[in-house]
Amino acid sequence: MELFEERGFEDTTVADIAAHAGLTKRTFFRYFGDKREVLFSGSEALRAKFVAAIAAAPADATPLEAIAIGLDAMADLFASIGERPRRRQAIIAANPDLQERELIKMIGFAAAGAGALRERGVAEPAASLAAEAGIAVLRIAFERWATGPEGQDIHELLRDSLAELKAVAA
Amino acid sequence: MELFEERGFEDTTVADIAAHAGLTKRTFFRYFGDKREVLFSGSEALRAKFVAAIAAAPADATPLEAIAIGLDAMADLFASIGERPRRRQAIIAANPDLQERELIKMIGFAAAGAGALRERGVAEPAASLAAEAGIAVLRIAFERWATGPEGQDIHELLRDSLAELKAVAA
DNA sequence: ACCGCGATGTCACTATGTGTCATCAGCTTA
DNA sequence: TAAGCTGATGACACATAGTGACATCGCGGT
Repeated sequence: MELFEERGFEDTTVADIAAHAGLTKRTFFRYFGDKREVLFSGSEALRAKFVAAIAAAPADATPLEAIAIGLDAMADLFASIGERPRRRQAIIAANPDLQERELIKMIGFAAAGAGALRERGVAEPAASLAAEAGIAVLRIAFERWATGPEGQDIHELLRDSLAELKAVAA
Repeated sequence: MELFEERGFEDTTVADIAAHAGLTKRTFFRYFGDKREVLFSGSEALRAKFVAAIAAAPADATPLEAIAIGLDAMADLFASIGERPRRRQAIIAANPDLQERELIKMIGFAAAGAGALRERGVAEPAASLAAEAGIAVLRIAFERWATGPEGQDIHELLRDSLAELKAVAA
């Protein structure tokens, strides 16, 4: 992240990163499948949190309510790691390749969420739609959080976005 | 598409494609920004259709109704070009890089749709949420259409997906 | 015959990503 | 202690994507 912030993602080569860490290009690629991955290795934990929270939602929660609970759990994780997400987001915002990767991540979340809903007995395509709509809510809330004034409560943004979605779909 | 179907996307080099067309690698990259783009050059027309249909929707249509009208317009274009989309879809399904590109395209559609809604006076974040939810509907309907039995009516799949979204969000 | 211009080719180059083999450090076991 | 094993790393070669710079060609206009 230091190098990316200093020179930008494109102008930082993998060899640079590796050297900075006292390693070799080859070793870098043994840990990260590609250059972008170095910024996304934590997303597995997020997904796990998401899925676990959905699974643990009250039995009488509707699909969208379960997703909302999952989103809140993810937001907790965001908030707990302080400034990192905002720095990371700024780097991603400056590079199309990283934005692509970010989308992949989001869709991965949606797929995982849909799976978790199916575990709860939600049928397709309701499970996928609830999950994808939920991820849309997350994307919009997170974007506002990352680009807006500091100190905003991401849970509140999530609640607002979700309410807006319901209003729009009604 | 011939080469991709024959050997797969990864194992077809740009030089192969160019030679097949009687051209040079360099010339290929003058027409397409990257290798994937050769499968996505038509999406600009789709987006234009989408946006135009939203703009032309009745003035009293709700945001989601306007989006639905736009999706139907896109579906018309799909249906009108016969088997191409299904072949294309099979190629994309076999390659992660192309799936990424497909997601970018979809998000681009969502952004364009949100813009068209704003033109109609819809405020944020309602515009973005309606558009993203609509694109989720499209993704699910299209996936069913592309992988399901031949001859299904994509408009009907779209209607069903949309109804499901409304039910889920209610 | 000449000019200008757009499209293409040629060449050189950088960076990503991968396969293969060598090396090294630490651990186990005789 | 020495030998051997193992996992992590380095060294090297290589294929391919993508780009910049310049040469060339064909063609319509003058």
